Amino acid sequence: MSLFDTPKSPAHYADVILPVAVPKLFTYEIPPNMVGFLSVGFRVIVPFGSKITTGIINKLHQNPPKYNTKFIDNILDNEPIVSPVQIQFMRWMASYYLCTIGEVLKAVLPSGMKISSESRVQLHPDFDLETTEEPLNEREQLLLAHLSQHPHVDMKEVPKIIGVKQYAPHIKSLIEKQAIIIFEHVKEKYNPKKEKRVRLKAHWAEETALNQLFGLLEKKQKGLECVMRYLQSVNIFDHPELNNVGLEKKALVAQNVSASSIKTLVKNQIMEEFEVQVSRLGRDQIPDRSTITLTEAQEKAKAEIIEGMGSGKPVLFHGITGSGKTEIYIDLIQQALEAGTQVLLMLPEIALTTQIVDRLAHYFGEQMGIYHSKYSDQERVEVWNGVVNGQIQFVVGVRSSLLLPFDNLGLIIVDESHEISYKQHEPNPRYYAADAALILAHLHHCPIIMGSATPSFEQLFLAQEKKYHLVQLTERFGDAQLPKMQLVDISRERKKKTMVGDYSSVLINAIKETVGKGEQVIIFQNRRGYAPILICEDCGTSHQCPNCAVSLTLHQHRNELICHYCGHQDKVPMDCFACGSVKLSTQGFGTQKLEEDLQNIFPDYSIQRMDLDTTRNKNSYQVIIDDFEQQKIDILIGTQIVTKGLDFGGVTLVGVVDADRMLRFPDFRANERAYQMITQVGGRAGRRASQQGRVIIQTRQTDQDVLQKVIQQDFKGLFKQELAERLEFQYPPFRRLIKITIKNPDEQVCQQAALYLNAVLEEWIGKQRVLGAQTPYISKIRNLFLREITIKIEREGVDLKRVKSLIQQAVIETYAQKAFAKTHIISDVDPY
DNA sequence: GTCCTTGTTTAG
DNA sequence: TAAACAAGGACC
Repeated sequence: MSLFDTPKSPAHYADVILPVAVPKLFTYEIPPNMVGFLSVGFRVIVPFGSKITTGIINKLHQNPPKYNTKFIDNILDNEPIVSPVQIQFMRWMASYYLCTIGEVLKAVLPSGMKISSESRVQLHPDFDLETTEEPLNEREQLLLAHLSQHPHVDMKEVPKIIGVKQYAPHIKSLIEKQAIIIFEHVKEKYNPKKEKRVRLKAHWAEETALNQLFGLLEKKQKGLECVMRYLQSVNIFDHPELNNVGLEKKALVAQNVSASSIKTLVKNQIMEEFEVQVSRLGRDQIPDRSTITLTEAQEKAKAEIIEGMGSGKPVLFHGITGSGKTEIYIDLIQQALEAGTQVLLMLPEIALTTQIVDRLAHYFGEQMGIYHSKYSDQERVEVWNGVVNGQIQFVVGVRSSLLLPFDNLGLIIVDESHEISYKQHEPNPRYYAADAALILAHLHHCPIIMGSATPSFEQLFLAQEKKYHLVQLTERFGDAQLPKMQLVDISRERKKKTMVGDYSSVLINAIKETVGKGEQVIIFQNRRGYAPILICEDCGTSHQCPNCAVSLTLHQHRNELICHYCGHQDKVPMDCFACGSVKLSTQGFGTQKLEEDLQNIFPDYSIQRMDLDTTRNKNSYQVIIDDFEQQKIDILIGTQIVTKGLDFGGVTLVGVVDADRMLRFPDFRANERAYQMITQVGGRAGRRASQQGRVIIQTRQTDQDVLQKVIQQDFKGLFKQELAERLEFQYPPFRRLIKITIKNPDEQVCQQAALYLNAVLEEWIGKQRVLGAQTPYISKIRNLFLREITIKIEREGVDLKRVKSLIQQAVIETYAQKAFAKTHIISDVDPY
């Protein structure tokens, strides 16, 4: 070895990211047998406190830290499962959204990949309850008695067994008496799915041997039958190699072959059983890519998008409802895949229906992975692994799909990019996936397309500022026209007494007409349940949630009052709890009441409701969609869930029952939201060429400015006007917002903590940027009182990182006050 | 965040 | 006197 040839000594220490809310990394020593094998992105098991957890290697080095290190326990994979860019991305997310990288990792890893341990207790092998001379108290005896019946118990069960919460002293005492021992039980979470298959033993699997076999089985009817059935499915005469693949045991059993006859053949060495690992993602259809043809307008939009992608700027693709954005996406995705790069297509939660997924699967087959909240954890792990090993090149997914281990993205598409479901509200990291996707694209040096029929005003502003490359597609697919929108004055109808329940005569007549023609109707009301308030007519008391500062919503068919914030349920009372009066009446209305009323008006029509309550389990959503698609349902009543991306040819009428409610919402984005919602749900009407759709919007204020602009489809006008207001009141896009929420079970303490933090913030980052200690619209949730501080930061000329770090320090400063130590303080960057 | 230790209050 | 409650730190 020459002097210049400094040997690169393999690292002996590793900085590990652990999925905990601690703002630092943890250094572990690498045991000699693992030295040289690890690299950044590997998943390892490490001891942490008294437990073990899963971590990701962030860095390898040679610097022994000041403290004593523990050793890495185990390496979980043969290759890194987190990509280097992904770690960069996680770091960005932690710093931008004011949380720890550990919290980001928690969100990143599907829980099936986070192996951890739980403590368990078992009897000490040398301990004998009968002969022990140790004095034992009652609690200790209880636990030992239990343990003599069970080999071990979870530490979590101990309090229940001995009847006190403070179990620690007893455990400690029992350990000292050498009566029990504690061990860590590792929970393996991911189990590959196995399939039982059968095949012929190798030496039988060719023609002459088989003929011999038939002879042998001549008198064994069952066995012969079984082999024949097998050969019917597996043609080994023409393709001998097929015997290796064998046949699913279930398939054979399904053909009236009994499990016992298979067993006999196995015993006699004629057949054999074996197991293979199979994918849970199972879609084995062969992709068919021959059928997309773009219209002229679509081709033009596509060309402009490609031009925009080349400019290095994000592309904002504004394509009106029904313009066929998906076809263009498919085309672009195909190109990126052919170039050998990965592609991510993000969709909001509720748009990820099989309608769109099936269509995509049709084009992309097995190289496509789906990442969705209704997917089980096991399935998520398989998608993750698919991305790591390259089987999955294209992911369609919700918000969290941008946390998958991509290392070579060539295109990101965020569809319906205005959607607020891209924002994670709880827990940390409280990220906005549409924005975060921009950073991800930047890190991968890849183009990104933000698609929407109703872009957010922030996005439009950025396009106007030339920060985005704007592409517009203003023509509906085929000859379909945009629906005709119409306002109906319900105060006038109320005066004239032509309302039926909450429906105007105009809407009722339109429904009758539409269904009469065999066409379909969607009714939109953005509130579920029956009625939001149950009120006493005599004393005016309404039924409030005991844990939250909200009225309980009446759910009629379950005969319950439910809190939509904490889930609290009460039986519907017969009389007022305050004055005893039996005159209780409802105020306001939700989807349930609308459904009931409409069914009374039209007893012969088939009416279905679609909201959170009717779509809770995995398939119910799909069942409703299918029924509606097949026109088994005339009228679909729903919340937000019906506004997104559904494509039904038969719908020609959409009714918005209460437009005013959307505009009353206490949020600076209320107008924008109302516009988006009405346009989106309206966009469900008339998507086929034959018939122009119709949208009826019920309101008390027909001259209301936003509604006027909505029916005139004057997006630009609304945008301009709204922008002026945002500028005046210092809201996005002119300012960045950070919302800080203070929570405490004691209202006084909460208020004081908020005032304290507010004062610190005012001093540190400037009074004019801090809008302090307000009581939010809903002032208590789950027995925690709430206060909010809003911080407004200029877009330009401010060191954002510095401001954020000051905010973090101010929070720490507040925690340091003894009185506020138990207060929760949550920072939400770019709140929605 | 969670675990665990230590100190203090509370109930019987 | 045991148990519940509260507070503080470390976690590598």
